[in-house]
Amino acid sequence: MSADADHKLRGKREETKASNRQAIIDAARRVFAELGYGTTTVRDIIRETKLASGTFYNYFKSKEEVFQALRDETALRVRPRLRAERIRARNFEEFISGSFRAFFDFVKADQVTFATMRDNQDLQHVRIDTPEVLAGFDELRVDLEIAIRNGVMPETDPDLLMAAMVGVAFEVAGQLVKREDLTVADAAQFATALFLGGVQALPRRIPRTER
Amino acid sequence: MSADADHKLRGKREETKASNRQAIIDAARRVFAELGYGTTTVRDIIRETKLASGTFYNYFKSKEEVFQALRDETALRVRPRLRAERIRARNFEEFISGSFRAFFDFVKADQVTFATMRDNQDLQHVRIDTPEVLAGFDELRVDLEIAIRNGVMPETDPDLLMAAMVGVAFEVAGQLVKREDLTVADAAQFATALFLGGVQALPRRIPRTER
DNA sequence: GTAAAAGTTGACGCGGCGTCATTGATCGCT
DNA sequence: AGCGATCAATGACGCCGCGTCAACTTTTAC
Repeated sequence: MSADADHKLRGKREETKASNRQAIIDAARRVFAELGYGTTTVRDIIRETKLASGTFYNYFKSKEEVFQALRDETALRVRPRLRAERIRARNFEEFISGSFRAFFDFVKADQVTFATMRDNQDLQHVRIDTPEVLAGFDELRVDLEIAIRNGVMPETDPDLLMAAMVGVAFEVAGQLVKREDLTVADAAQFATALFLGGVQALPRRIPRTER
Repeated sequence: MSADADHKLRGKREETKASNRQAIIDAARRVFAELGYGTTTVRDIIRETKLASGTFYNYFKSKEEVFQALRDETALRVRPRLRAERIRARNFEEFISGSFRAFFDFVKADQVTFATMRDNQDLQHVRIDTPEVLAGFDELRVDLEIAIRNGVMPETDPDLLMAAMVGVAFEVAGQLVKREDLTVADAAQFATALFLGGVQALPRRIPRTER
């Protein structure tokens, strides 16, 4: 079985290390969802595992760090989808609509996590910049730069474009979670129309339209 | 003098209550800036005032609550400017450009506060929804609804419009703080062009243009 | 098989938290 | 002005979570 394979390949040490780490992360996800981030203590998390309190600190410095790990995990799940969507795109419209669509799909599916985090008033964090999240932003920026270089969009500051797209994506996603009557399709359509129209209106040095 | 007037009007009790509250908030602002939000303790804050530790809890339940108060204070400073800008606007373009411009001006001026908050890695919060901030969003939504009713912008979901505008505003503001080479004017111009162009592209039931 | 290396364990000391009985100040009334 | 009543300020105290570390267990390397 796979566990044996792992055992052979990595040795018992590394194997239990990985599984302990994952156990802590999983416990943290459950406990955060139940107690809320603010009220949760490191002890609450470790109590949900078979490990001792001291062991926690072999893996994470603090509960903040587990939280980061949780988010990095999430980011790592979304990023490939977004990249795939953007690579598949055959024109700029598909690039934009595909991105929004994929992101909103993900948020809607992960709504539970998203919502339990949002619900807690005590907690302070909405959209922190963990390394993985930042890397995701960076990917987007690079892809936008490529699009600009290919002339499919006006030659504008890619950082600003990225920022704007991220801002719209996150805020509209917030609405998606909050409101009952808003579908993923509607949200994606709105964001796409807004952004596409906006980009067209930006001053473009190379006034060339594709399609 | 004004203190005497206050005294006469409100009585000594209420007066010292107000001044104590303010003293705590001011101390908190300084201490957060110096130590960072995460590391700061309630004791650190109260130590910077002439008050005793117990007194803190007569005014705030926790350090989170002081932080909220700080942000509410900030929101209360920005909101009037934004409203004024929007009311003065004689057409939709002015509505949008005035809003972005005023907001970015403010952020740039308050950059120090903004930056010290951002710098702290331990801290978890960027853009929390305190009551005052939410009220500000609400004001924007209402103004957008009015604009729609007046036919100066397409009949679209005002919540989504608000969300998009807020998203762009905050993210671009982030760039403004981060980057040296980006001026308020440039940022405002970018955001305005993008948003205006985007709005034009949205499906409009009443296809009527002003100006 | 054995010794070294790596990892786990939970008891412990430290420090911040929030409370509360006490003290001091202000207010309302005569 | 004087006097009780009301209300806020004070800081010592008990509690609890944090992070550490010496003792112990398991894995690895030879």
